[in-house]
Amino acid sequence: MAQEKKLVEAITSMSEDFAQWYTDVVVKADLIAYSSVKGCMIIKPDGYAIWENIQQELDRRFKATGVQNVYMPMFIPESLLQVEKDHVEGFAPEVAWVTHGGLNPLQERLCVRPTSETLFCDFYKDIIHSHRDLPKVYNQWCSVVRWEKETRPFLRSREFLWQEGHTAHATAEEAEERTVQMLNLYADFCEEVLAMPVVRGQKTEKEKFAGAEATYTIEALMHDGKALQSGTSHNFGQNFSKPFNIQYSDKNNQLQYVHQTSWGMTTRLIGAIIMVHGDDSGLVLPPRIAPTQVIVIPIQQKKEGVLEKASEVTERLGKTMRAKLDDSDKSPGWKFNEAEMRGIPVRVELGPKDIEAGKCVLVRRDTREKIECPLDQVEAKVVELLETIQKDMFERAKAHRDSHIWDAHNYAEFTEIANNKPGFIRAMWCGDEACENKIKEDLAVTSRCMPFNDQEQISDVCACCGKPAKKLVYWGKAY
RNA sequence: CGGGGUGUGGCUCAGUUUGGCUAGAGCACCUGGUUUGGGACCAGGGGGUCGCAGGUUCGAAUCCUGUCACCCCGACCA
Repeated sequence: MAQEKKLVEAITSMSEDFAQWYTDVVVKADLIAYSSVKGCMIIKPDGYAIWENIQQELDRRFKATGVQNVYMPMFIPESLLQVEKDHVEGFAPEVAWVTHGGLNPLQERLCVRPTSETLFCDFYKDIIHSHRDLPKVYNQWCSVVRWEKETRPFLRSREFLWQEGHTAHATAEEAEERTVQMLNLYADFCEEVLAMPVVRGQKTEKEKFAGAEATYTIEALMHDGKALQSGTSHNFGQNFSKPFNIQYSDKNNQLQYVHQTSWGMTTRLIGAIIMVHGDDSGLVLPPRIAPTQVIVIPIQQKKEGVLEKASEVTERLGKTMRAKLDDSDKSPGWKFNEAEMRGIPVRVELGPKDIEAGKCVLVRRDTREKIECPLDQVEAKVVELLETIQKDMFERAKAHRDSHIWDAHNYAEFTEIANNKPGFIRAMWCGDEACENKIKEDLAVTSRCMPFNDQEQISDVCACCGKPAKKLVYWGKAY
C-alpha cells in the first residue's frame, strides 16, 4: 500500500540497517538535534523530558536510601587528576583541557571533569575526620566531558548528562553493601520503570573501572542483539582514600582509611530505551517515563462539538496522567503516525460517530490494538491500559532477551554462535585475561559480566583455552 | 586514529562524468479556500553568494589544490 511505502521511506527499517534506524528515530522522534560541536547534541524538549522523568524517579529512589545531592565544580586541576595512577591512565586519553583564563595562560591546566572521583576525594579528605562523620553518601547530577573519537547520539557523546554517586564508609563491608545496593537499585529501576530486563553481575579485571577494586554492572540486550552497559557501581576499597589521604579516627582513636564507592547512570539510558523497545514506526516509550502518556486525536475536529469534547476528555485524563490534545490542523492519519513516531503509549481517537455513541477508541502504541471504550470510563480504562502496556513491554523485552542467550561449551560452539547468533553468549572462563583478549580479537566479543544470579557450572573447562573453569561469563558484542 | 561515504533553501535530494544562459524538484513554511476514522487537495507566495579558501577559464555547483564539517563501519569508551 502507498501508506506503508511512505512509512518505510520515513524511517529506515530495523532489519535493513539498525544503525541508520536508530539515527532516524532519534532525529525524527524529535529527541535531539545535532549541534555545531561534533559529538555534542542538543537535547530537545521531548528528549529532555524523558531524562527529567528518569532523573525524578531515580532521585526519589536514591533519597529513600539516604543519598544527599551536592554539586561539585566542573574543573579539575591537572595535579589532582593525577593522584591515583590507574584512574589518570584510564581517563587521560579522553579529557578536554582548559589552558587559558581569558587571554592569559593558566599556571596549571584544568581538566573538564570526565568523572569526579578526584574532586570528591579532595573534598572528603577535608570534611571526614571522625567515624562520626561517616558514612558520606553524596550524589551529583551534572554533565561530564569525554573527548570520544567517534560519537553517536545518547550512546556516545562528548558531553553527556549523568548522576554520579560517591560514598565514603568506615568499613569494607559497608562499602560493599552500598555498592550492591546501588546496583540493585539501578537494576530494579531499569526493569520497573524502563521495562528493560538487565543482567546483574561483576566486570572482569580487564573491563572494570579505572581505579576500582570491583565493578558491578547491569547489562541489557538491544533489539539487534548487541549488549549495552546500562549502569555501573564500583567498590573502590581504599584505592583512592590512600593516595588522597582520606582518614578518620575510629572508636579506638586509631587512624583508618575510608572505604569508598561510586555509581552512575547516564543519558545513554535513553539510547537503551530506543533500542530495546523501538520498532519500524519509531519510538515505543514505556508509560512510566513517557513525557506524554496519552494523546487525544480528534477526528473531523471542525465539526460542531468535536474539539470541545476532545479537550474535555484531555482535561479529565490530565488529572491523573500526562495527557495531550493534538488539535493541530494536520490530517488524522498524519497525527497517528506522528504519535507513533514519538512513542506515545496510548492514543485516543474521538470523532463525531464516537461522540454520538458515547464512546472513543483507544489504541496501544506497542501492539496497535484498538479498543472501544465508553467515554465515561476513559480515565480508568487508560490508567489500566498504561499499566498493562508497561508490564507487556517488559515481558516482551524479556522474552526477546531470553531467546537470545546462547550457551557455548567450547571454542567451536563459541565461534559459531558469535558469528551467527546475535545476543548474549554464556560460557565458562578460566579467569585469564589472555582468553578475553583472544576472544575479542577473533570474534569482536567482550566479556560483559560474571552474573550474580545464574552462576551455574555449564562446563568444567574454559570455553576458550580448555583449562579449568572458574566463572560463568556473559559475553557479547557491545555498544 | 584507520577504512568508506557525503557536503546544493529548514529537510531529502537532482544537476557535477562531458564547465555555458535566470540553479531545480519533493517535503516543510506563509496566505486563502475545500477537507478530516492511517502521513488530504486546489490556488497563490517567501526562502539558496551550491561547506570554506585559493586556482584554472571569456565563463565554475561542475575541473584542480588545500581545508573544514558531518554520517557509517572498525579500534577505544558510559
